[in-house]
Amino acid sequence: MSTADRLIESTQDLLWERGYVGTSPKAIQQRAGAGQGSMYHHFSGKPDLALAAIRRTAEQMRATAEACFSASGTAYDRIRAYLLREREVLRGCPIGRLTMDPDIIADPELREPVTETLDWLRARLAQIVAEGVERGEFDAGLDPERTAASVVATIQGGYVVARAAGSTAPFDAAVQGLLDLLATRAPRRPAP
Amino acid sequence: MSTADRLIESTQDLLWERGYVGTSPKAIQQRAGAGQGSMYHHFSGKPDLALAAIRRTAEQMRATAEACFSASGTAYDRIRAYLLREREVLRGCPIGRLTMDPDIIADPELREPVTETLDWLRARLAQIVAEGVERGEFDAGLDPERTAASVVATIQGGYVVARAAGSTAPFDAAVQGLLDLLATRAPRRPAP
DNA sequence: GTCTATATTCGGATAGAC
DNA sequence: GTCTATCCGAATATAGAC
Repeated sequence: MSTADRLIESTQDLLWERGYVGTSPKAIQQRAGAGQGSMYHHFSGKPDLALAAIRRTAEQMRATAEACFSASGTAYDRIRAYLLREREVLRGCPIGRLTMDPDIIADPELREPVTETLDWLRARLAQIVAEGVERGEFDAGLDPERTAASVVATIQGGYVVARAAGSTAPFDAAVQGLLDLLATRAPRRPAP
Repeated sequence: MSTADRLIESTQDLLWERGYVGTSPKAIQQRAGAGQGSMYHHFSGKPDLALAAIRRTAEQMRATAEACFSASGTAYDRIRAYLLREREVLRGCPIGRLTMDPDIIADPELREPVTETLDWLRARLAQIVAEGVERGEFDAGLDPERTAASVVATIQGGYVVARAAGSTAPFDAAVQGLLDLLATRAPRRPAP
């Protein structure tokens, strides 16, 4: 792997763990096994490197989610698969956490991939719910946009309560609570 | 207001806005209109002051929530009131955001009020759901713990998606989505 | 109780040699 | 491309005068 790649990967890790404000160029260099000069040769500075790292993380997150969304099964099944997919719950969401970083939110360029990713996620879920309603897999009364927003919020908030508790239990409970509620709105489809 | 109080209040604001890592003693002093010596006279350092601030914020948050919980109405009504209560959505949750602060999570003393507050919130909501089920205000099948976890996660995650979007809309949608789902499980109670 | 001076380390970067 | 030297201001305090 190239030095630039190692720098980006180290930055991804540190942003996930400590956020933007809590991540120093020196820490990045040490984790990547690269010197100062090397870092400033490949990137113009901390914001530039952070941007590359955030973009890469966003891309990976979309790919992981899309794998669940495009699987086979009913709308409910696919949403369920997404909610229950394996996660490193106690590390939190590498994109969602950036939302609490004032320097990220204040900088339009750094913020853009964060906004973009969570917007995409909601829209994609809304699309799946809408499909489900159309096919009779969900009750007609279920609002796609609202439901999608609830799914994303449950995940993001699940990370928060899990980290507060120091345990994945509250995350799992929140997800199960939502699935219980959603299941009620997913009638067994009558055989054709 | 005393100097110590102004220092605590300034710290509350800054922790909310910038987190622990992003908040410097100097910034606190300036906002409070106090000098270095003054701050170090009243508090042993940044962690000590932060602890006082976090405890105060936690106390205020519990009081605000309890006002909704102890109001009159059915269990659904009270949960609804809590979900819809006025919030400064784009500022996020002053307690929940600390969850992403590595230095807070790593320090048991600083972390304790955060854990405590969110644990209390979930337990209190579970109690309300359980009451509702008992009184027939909610379906018998509704799991109190899971449902409570979903409510807290929806709020916490709602803040995340709202900050990402730069708009309160996703927060409101997530809350409405959850309320839609919950309403289905709250049958109109037959007149006695 | 509050102020000013001083100290140490870190954050974030530039310059120039190799 | 990578390394070392150097720079300047901020972060987080301590010491001692008033």
